[in-house]
Amino acid sequence: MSAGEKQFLEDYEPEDYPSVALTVDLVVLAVTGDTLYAAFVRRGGHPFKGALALPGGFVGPDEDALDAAWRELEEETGLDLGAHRAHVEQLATYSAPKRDPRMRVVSVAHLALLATDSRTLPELDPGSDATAAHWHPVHEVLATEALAFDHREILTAALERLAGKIEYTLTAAKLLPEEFALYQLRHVYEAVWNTEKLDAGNFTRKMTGALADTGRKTSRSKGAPAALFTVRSEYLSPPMTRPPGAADR
Amino acid sequence: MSAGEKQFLEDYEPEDYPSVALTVDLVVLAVTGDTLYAAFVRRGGHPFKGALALPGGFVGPDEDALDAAWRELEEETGLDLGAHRAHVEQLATYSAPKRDPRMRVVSVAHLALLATDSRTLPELDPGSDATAAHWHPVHEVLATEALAFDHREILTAALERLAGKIEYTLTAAKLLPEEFALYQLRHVYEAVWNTEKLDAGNFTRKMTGALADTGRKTSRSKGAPAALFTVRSEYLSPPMTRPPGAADR
DNA sequence: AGTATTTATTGTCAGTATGACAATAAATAA
DNA sequence: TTATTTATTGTCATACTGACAATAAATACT
Repeated sequence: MSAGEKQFLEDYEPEDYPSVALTVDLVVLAVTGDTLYAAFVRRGGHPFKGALALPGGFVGPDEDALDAAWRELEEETGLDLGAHRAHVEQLATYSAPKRDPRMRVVSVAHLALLATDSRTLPELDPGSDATAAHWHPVHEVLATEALAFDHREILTAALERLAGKIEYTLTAAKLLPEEFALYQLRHVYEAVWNTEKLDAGNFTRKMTGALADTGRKTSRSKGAPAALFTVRSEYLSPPMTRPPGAADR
Repeated sequence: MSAGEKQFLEDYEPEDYPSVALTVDLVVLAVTGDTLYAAFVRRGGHPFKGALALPGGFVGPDEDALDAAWRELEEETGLDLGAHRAHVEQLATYSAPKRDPRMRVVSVAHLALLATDSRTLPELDPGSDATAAHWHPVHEVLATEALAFDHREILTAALERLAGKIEYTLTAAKLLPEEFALYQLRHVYEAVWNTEKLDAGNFTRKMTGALADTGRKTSRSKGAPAALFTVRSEYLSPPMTRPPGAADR
């Protein structure tokens, strides 16, 4: 560090600039069958007492937003994110001055996708405090519930992002086990798009190019067995995703 | 407001939570001919003295990030953004704890597209202070210059976002006048993608569906005159964009 | 056991989009 | 007048799409 640079740092007065509290909000999604669920917290205190809210929390002094999102995800869900494969990405930042009536809070919203066997939802930490998160069907919540703060806006933005992204990437596979059958992947699409049944034949044709057949088969209760596939690595949307632990500390 | 809610607000202690300074950084783009330019500020002080940096500034207490981005764009460029059509959208938020060595600064990066006649760049405010912004060819800068802070990361993210977005929207038209010829639009694509000449015939065929022929023609110095088109409103990427002034105050 | 049922996968086919390239048309420059 | 530049339209083989039928492989029911 040069002398001039050192001088500069000493002259710098952080108090001169407006400061805000920085938080992360999480849209945590998982699929069972063909319904899409999100994790919500029922607010116990004001403001928006009794309303559903997205889980979230403050960003620590030595974290960036993505680290904080991973940490909050672990805390709120009580999951071992090494075992439960997860995908976390930044969505957008919400900074309206009055979005939280108590103080200036800027929130970096994140999208988190949890892998399931498509039959049971990941268990959310039961031993947590009153602000424990619970699964709710997303499209039902959007149709019936009032959400706290600007969380409806965040949630719809998250759904649009995901709906768009699965059109040109295999991000949908992040909601399934490592190996999965085509009908499972198809159900994920139907869940996210909240749509009618997609044509199974055409779906198969379009997907198989990006998938690798493992040779193994599923045995469903009825019908022919389905082949188990894996996503060919070159088709996973971001070539590399930062692992949960790896911070910059 | 209920009694309980009022009690809560009084008990709330903003000082209990870590606070950060919030800024916006702008990737301001414009096209002439078939080269893409961005506005940069040459840093006069430490850190990163002498390096190119993106224009930006602090978010005021009564602004959200998008308002601040519009304001900074007006200040740094000295442009009347009513006349010069402009498009501003949020890109992503950069929050690494040490991204600014002086203090904790979290920056919401924005992408700004300025309309040109595709021959001359918008003039950047000459009567401004030492931190006046200047146009530099983007791909050249990326190949040769070192950028301050994490601004290289921001810039490449901005370019990727734009390159992807013009594949499925007519956002490229935001870099051109209200009425434009197909060769102008084609040059914008070539500039953004930094690529060889695109086939004019195929380009015409693909675009005309989303464009409206005004009936008027351009007169270039050589060659046949080109028809002037307008973007059909239903194809402009976001159905509504927030106008510069409209804040929530 | 044998038949119906469910489901995965492959096949068919018409409509449409794509990229490469040629042909035509309309202007200016020499 | 002719050459040149550029916009636009045409051609064509290939590929993808969506709708729908046909086949194959398993289980459920009687």
